[in-house]
Amino acid sequence: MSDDLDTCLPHALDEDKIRKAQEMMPEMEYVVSIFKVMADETRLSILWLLSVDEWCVHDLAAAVKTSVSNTSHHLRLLRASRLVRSRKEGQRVFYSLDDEHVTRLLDEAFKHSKHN
Amino acid sequence: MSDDLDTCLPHALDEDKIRKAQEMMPEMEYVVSIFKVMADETRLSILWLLSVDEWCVHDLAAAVKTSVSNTSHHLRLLRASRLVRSRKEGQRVFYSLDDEHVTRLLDEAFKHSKHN
DNA sequence: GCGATAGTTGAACATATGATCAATAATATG
DNA sequence: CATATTATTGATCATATGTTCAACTATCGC
Repeated sequence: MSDDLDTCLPHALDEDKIRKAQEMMPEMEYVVSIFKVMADETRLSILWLLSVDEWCVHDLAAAVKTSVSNTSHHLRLLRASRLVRSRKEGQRVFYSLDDEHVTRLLDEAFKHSKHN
Repeated sequence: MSDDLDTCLPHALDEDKIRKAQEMMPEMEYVVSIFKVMADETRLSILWLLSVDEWCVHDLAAAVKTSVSNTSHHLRLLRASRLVRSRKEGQRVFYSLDDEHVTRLLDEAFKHSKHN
């Protein structure tokens, strides 16, 4: 109501806007953790490959051009985030996607990339 | 054709599968950079806030509970990635989203998060 | 059981990243 | 012009992250 307040105070924070926004704001933690997992070229490549087919670690490593050890480290992270699952067959371990949502996220992201 | 090859060689890489996959594999660099930008709680909060409204740095900092300086650093990154744009009005700088795709990515990600 | 292959793990290292602080620029007000 | 407010920038620091290497486990064929 009073313009005086506006002129004598340092341009006040928009307390109302801030409070309302904070009330609406969703939990970020989980989504951040998913983005962190996807924010690496090796892991993103792995996820893309797994979105097409099932892969053993050996072939996966060759396809993304890194060592088996490094691939395994990344797969561990992906498993911990429940984005992939593994299945043992003889000496080999086969990995596949374990989250329907990931494919949608990948699609959305790469669709996005085509426009840039 | 020859099974002998299979038994005397170390289980060979599936060269065909690997080559085909590599040919199909999209450029990861850009998408990785977008995920990197979104893989931080402060920046993700900022993006979420901007997806709803336009904000000045001052209010934005209060809303995400960090310093103006830190907020500004993050906004610089977001600007460099062309995800947000700024508009100066007097002493203030107002930020808003500059990429239609980001909203879709955010939606997809938070939709995802509800199921986990 | 032995040797070879597939995969996992932990340690070590270099680099990347995010927060803070102090200094600076730009704009508005008196 | 002096002062206050808003925002940006650069330096510094602690921590997080990705890769490599060597050691280890598990499984297969002989």
